[in-house]
Amino acid sequence: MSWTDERVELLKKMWSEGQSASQIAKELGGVTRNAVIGKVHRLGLSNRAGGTPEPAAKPAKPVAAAKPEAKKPAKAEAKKPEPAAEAEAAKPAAQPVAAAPAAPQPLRKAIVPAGQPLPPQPSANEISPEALAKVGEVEKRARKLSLMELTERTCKWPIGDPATEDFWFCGLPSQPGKPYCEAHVGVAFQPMSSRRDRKR
DNA sequence: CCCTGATTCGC
DNA sequence: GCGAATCAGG
Repeated sequence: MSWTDERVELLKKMWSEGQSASQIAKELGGVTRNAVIGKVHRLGLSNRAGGTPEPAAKPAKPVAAAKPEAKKPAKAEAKKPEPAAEAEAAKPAAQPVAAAPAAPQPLRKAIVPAGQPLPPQPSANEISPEALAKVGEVEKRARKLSLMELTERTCKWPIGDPATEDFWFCGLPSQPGKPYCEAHVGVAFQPMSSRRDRKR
């Protein structure tokens, strides 16, 4: 298989959509995820469009061992002087997100109000606001899969009201062994704290 | 173990 | 340019 214009375009599209390289490879067919990743790099779009800002630094791999042949020109990687005006402002999230917590897992009903920065109050521990924010974020880009479209590796977090048409599953890539994506795992599996008694 | 992207380097 | 092998991490 060669990188035809169409295939490259699909690659670009899926990549910018946040699809993983393996998913893209699977979709394209005839290529491995390595091929996809390689192509992505060659195309120069290693960074996905305004999606997942990865503040983590990547010093490449300074493997300082068993490398006698240093034929690496040590080319200085000049970072583009990006104006860096990323619209990563504050996240309103003040929307009635209350609909989200239709958790399949033992989840509390109350959500942490968006007023308290979570003070040292051990008792009222719900879900970390960060996790909630992440969920709210991720649900926007959820793949909205139907029940039958779910696979072993797609997030099975339900979104919306099952009694209405506004119901779908997250569908984002789930972590191996887990039923949900990263974001939803965070809210699904609580630190089991205030779960102590059921009373009655 | 499953996965992710990143990099290298022979082709 | 291509991508398998490898690396580095979750």
